[in-house]
Amino acid sequence: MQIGELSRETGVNIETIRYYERSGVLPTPVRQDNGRRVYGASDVRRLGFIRHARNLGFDLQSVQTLLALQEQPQASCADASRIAQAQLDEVEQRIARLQSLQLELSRMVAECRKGMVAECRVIEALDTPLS
Amino acid sequence: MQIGELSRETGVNIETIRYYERSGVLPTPVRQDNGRRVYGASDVRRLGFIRHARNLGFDLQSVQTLLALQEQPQASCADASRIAQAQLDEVEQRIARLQSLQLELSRMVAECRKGMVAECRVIEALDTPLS
DNA sequence: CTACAACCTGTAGTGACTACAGGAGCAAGA
DNA sequence: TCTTGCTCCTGTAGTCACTACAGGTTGTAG
Repeated sequence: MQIGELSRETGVNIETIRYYERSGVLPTPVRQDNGRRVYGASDVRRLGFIRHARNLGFDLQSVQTLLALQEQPQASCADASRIAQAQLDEVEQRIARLQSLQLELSRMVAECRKGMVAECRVIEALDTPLS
Repeated sequence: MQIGELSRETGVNIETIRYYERSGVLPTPVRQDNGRRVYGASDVRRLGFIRHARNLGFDLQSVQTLLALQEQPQASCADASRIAQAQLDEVEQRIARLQSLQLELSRMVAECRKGMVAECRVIEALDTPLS
């Protein structure tokens, strides 16, 4: 399969696929005689993995670490778990902060609806540290 | 207060403060005779707000919108309400996305803890995208 | 033969920083 | 007074993870 089909199959931009190759997170593919890249099923899987990991907020460095772990199945899962846990901690922090902002914004909207001049406390909502 | 103190007070890099000024999210400050920037308490608050909003994943454009909301004179309450509602929608979407992410990450970590090394599911979890 | 899609390389732009070069101001100590 | 060292200044360039585009080649359908 050529790069266009891989792109359609995975939903990853062609330019992005070439970028992933350049930055080493995708292996350099075999080329046809005309120089075009040839991909297989394993590339679809790998690229799907990368896309999903990126959506979860892993940077390409972490993705590469996870892929390396995958290729060494006997290696400990502690590394992968540690990376995931770090992401999880950050995600939970973000959720908490967003919920306090959500509260403040909905309060403002509600006050505005009532025709009152809301004294805006958006800044305070974000300024006061969590918990 | 000079830029260094503002930086220490808010935890925002000096270079980043100047960048915020360049990109219009911080007002151009008064200068001393020697050309150095002078800041006050309002800048500390504003910069703290920017930092938190950025941590929440708002881009500088949205931060500027939120700040405009804050500075909105009582006049256009309907307008302010509309902006606040739009931000609220975005915040709620963001929370939902983060929560599904949180679920998956915590499942990954939990399975990794329970399972044996050979059966680590972290990578498999990333391989199968969310429905 | 022509049109056009799909591919190629290489470079440059984006957003939000971050680092660094090269210079100036200023306060304290020798 | 001179020097050291810190903070500040401007301006440019680098980073990450793309994304866009220019300018060229290849393949295929009409």
